Amino acid sequence: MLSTVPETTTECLSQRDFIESRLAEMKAALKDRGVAVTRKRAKLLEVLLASDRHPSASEIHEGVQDAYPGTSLATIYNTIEILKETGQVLEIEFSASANRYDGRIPVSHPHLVCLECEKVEDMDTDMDGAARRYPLDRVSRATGYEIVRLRTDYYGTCPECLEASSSPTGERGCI
Amino acid sequence: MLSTVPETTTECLSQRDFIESRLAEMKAALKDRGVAVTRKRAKLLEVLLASDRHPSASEIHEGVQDAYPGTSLATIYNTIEILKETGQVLEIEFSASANRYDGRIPVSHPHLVCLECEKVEDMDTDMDGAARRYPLDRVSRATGYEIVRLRTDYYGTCPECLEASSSPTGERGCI
DNA sequence: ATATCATTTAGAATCATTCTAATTGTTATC
DNA sequence: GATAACAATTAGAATGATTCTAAATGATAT
Repeated sequence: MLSTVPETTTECLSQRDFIESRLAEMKAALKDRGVAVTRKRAKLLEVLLASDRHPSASEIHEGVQDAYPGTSLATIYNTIEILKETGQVLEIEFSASANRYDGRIPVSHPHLVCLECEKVEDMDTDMDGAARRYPLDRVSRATGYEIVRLRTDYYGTCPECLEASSSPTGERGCI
Repeated sequence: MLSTVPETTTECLSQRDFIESRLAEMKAALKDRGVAVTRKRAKLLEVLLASDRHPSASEIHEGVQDAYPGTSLATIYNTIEILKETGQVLEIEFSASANRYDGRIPVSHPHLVCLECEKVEDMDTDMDGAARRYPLDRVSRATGYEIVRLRTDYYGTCPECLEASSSPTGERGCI
């Protein structure tokens, strides 16, 4: 939905550049924080940035395991915690299922959440007026709160799941 | 923040009327659904509507226990589930703490969430442009999703907690 | 080599929520 | 009033994501 990259040259190349720059930023943030960028942590960052699927901790865990079998889930959670504290990842909380993580755009932005297949997509920010019209500092002034984050998520059924549920076979169109 | 009531005559009276009408609506919804409005369930509805605190399941449980000691938490969760299914309560999900419930306004509306004291307040809807500018059906058309719900929550520190943390004693201003 | 300190680990603990199977309560019918 | 039928409620177990703990491992500097 949202092209996470400024549309300059070819989509594919700039997308790659974007991921590279995020990777560098995240590593720098870890170093600034005084923690080492170990091979496992580097791999974690790659897995986190590899897709726009907003992976869960255990999905990230699986990805890191591919390269480093025997990696503990605790390591994943530990590192995610550091990334959260340094503002390098956005945590999208769910109570009924696992939290999801956005390392590409670690600041508040709207999502589309499919309640059928649990897909989480970035929503085109042009679609969402809330952030621009009511920036955090404006809400802060109006309410007396010190606002640090805004959650804007639309919940429903994605086109693929709608299609699947309307088809006679009843197959699922997405994972 | 948000006066949950159309400002007509005196605040206090119309507030009461509002709660009464919500209570009637919720009871009617249960009956329509074919489930009995037992004394415990009626008490649950009262507790849910009694404050604008957006109580958690266990807070509701405590309230019901006051009238009916020995009430099981399972009963609370069972009834909340029915209320959710009938659209009579809005569930605000948190992964790090208990979910919170809004029986007064059971449709999508913005909240202010204090990360210090875990207060959840309704936000004046005039403040939030998202719902009006991007109503669910407009997002549905633009994305192909069938959108049923929008979550718009601002996270930060409430004025009371800000005050408390800036004071030399370091006392907490809210629960 | 060794001391030091961060990283990683397995597994236990936590906690909200859901599930299960048994019990209790209510109502209608005889 | 007894009883059948069915809904409501219960205690406690199960679940599952996350966090904690204490020990083991790894890296670095002396």
